[in-house]
Amino acid sequence: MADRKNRRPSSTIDVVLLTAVGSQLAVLLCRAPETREKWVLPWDAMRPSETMEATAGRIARSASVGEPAWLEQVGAFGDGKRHPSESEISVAYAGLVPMGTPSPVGGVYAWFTLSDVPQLAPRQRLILDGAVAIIRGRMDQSPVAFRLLPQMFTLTELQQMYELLLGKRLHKASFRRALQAAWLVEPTDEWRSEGRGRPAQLYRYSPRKRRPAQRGIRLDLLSS
Amino acid sequence: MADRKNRRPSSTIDVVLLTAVGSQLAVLLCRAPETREKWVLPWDAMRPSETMEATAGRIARSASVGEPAWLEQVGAFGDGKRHPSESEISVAYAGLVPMGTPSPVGGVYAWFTLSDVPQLAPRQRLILDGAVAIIRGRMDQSPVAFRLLPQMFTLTELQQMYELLLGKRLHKASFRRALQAAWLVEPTDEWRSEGRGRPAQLYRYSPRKRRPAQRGIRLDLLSS
DNA sequence: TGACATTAGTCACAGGACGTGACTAATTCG
DNA sequence: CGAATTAGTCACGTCCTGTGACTAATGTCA
Repeated sequence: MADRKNRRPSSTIDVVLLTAVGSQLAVLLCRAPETREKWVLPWDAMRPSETMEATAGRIARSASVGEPAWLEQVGAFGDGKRHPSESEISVAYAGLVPMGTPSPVGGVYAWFTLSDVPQLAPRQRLILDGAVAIIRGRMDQSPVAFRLLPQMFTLTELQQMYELLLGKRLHKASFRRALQAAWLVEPTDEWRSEGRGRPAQLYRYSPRKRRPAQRGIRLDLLSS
Repeated sequence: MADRKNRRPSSTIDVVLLTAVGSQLAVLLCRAPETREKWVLPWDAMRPSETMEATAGRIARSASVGEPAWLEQVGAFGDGKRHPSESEISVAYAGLVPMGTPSPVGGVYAWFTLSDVPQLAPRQRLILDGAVAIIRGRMDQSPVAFRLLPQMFTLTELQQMYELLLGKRLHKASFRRALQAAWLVEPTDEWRSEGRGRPAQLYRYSPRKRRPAQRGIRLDLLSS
């Protein structure tokens, strides 16, 4: 967010960086540079001959720590809603950051759990909701949950991540059965003892070749 | 596509209008105004204080006949790929037009089945593929297929529409069973005799309240 | 040391969903 | 009238899913 002071850009790139904090999703916000009280989603204008994705990556790097583990476009927003930049269009990107990434220093950036997000500009509110919806929707098409976990994890941790992202509880046996059928993880030799109770085996993400497995349509899921 | 002659817009709205022609999806293309030989996706710049969706609607209306039955944003495209306008960003919309809508007069517009689409500018090729992917992906979340059919249709027609959109054959009994479970259609009193064979009952789209029906996750569908 | 609480991991059953082929029903054509 | 054609339904076997109960391995505390 460097060079947005004087010009009014025709379009901006806005980035929604998400991570897991406790048992909730959290988003990275940034203090608005003019009025130090408001919080905004990190954004900037594209630089000459910079692609949109590159701009999003640059914003993410300068805001958080390192490269986000996943980055996908949410869409273009505008349609009359107000935005800190007063630009006409904002192209939004959603990114995932592994849990445990330290909150960036300086007090300019901070993580907010989704239920504690302060008031944002209308367009940025839409962008945030859109980004969360995209992530939730990608869950069963793309191994999103693994991007939030460290390389090695217990199956209970993985299940909790799925529950966090889907917003509902899952049954342990069902979850593991589905996991096994999907050939997504492989066990390691290591075990972790987490306080009391039996130690848990550690797994790593390791997708295998899949059977085509073309099941029929699920009109089931039609809503309205 | 009126006012794009002299200025080089910073962003454009591109519209992918799809319909069913025979047993294939078809897209509406437009002759490039400068070189009368190339074909392009309909596009234009936004007008002052016009929203993106309104621009897409305007383009659709002027290109095709009437309002599209469905319109959804595909995303923002750019990232160095060439576009007829030389604009930096194109925001793409996908729209569905009921089958049987007559090809617009004048020879400026024409329907191309997906396998017959001529070469397009690189960015527009990406946009077209993205739009088709969006539609195919929305199939099991949104009653897209009904937007391509007339208000009344036979179940065989509906099944053929699903087969066209999904790109694979479906079994008659399975399809009807799923349809019944989804409470999406209701029978009318009318029947249609289509040449030889038993007449088919006509149905109309009429979604009912749904049981919550929260089924478990389908890790199944994970690909990579 | 031994019972208990706690967490990990597995099993097995019942009910539902799905793929499939065969069946009946109603019409046109010759 | 019978054959061909298309619509619509049924029933069976298989697989998938929700679920509760079970075993296993550890820490805690008397």
